[in-house]
Amino acid sequence: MTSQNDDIVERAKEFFRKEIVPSHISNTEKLTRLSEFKLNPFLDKYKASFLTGNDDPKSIAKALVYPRVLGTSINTTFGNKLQKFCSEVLEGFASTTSGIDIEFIDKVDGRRKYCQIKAGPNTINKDDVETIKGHFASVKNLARTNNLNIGFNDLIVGVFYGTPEDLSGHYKKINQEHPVIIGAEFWYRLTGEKDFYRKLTDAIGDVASEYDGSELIEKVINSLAKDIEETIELKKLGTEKKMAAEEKEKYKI
DNA sequence: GGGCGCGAATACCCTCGAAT
DNA sequence: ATTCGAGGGTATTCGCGCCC
Repeated sequence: MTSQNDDIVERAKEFFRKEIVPSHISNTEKLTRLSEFKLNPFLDKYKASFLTGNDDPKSIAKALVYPRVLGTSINTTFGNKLQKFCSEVLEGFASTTSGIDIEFIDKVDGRRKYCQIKAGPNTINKDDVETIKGHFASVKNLARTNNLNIGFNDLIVGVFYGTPEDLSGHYKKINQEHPVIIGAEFWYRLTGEKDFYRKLTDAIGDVASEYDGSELIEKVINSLAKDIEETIELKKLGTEKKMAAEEKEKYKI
């Protein structure tokens, strides 16, 4: 059992290297053109100036790239990959039921759990509550059709990190009908090992030191800055010239 | 038919101001 | 002081038109 859990830790590290980091890198590499961003002309220069003290193209580029690369991009990727993580690293627990990410035998109460996975305690909004409940509802219907006995307490939401106190109100809403199991407790029920959560987060923390993206980010920012500069130039030209120039741009790439 | 490009749809994630 | 919902943003998948 324990060796099986150690195996999970190893495969989690491998998963991080092979899945998460490459996605993150390729999503970062894409950011060399202004067209990759949704701009807010009210704020773009302000952000640049707030960050560096000036609003030159490179500052604007930094103000666009940093929050994307270190915020939304990696967070979304991590969340998306959780699904795959569940079927590859938590091999043997993958669910075939639509809307359910994993199935597992709860090591605490011994019952089979049908579980939707979320990354953290703040990752859903009001609309998501309905979506999640909807998924559970269809599972229940399907179960009835197939004469399976699934109780509300066996349809759960598993949250990878955080503590019960951290859970947002939206999760608490779900918790009124379906258990929301979070962090250490979740991993304990999944693996039967009290300390598994810490072991896993430590392990991933170790992997982190293998990566240094500073060069890549610098490169991306420089080419984005160039694109911003060209865009500013184009703006100065008349509309007709601009159109012609843009046409030319297409082929330059 | 098979591969490519692209937009729509879907699923994810997070923070902040308003309401209480 | 806390709770709650709206707002804001990204990644991946899928289907469709198009070209080879």
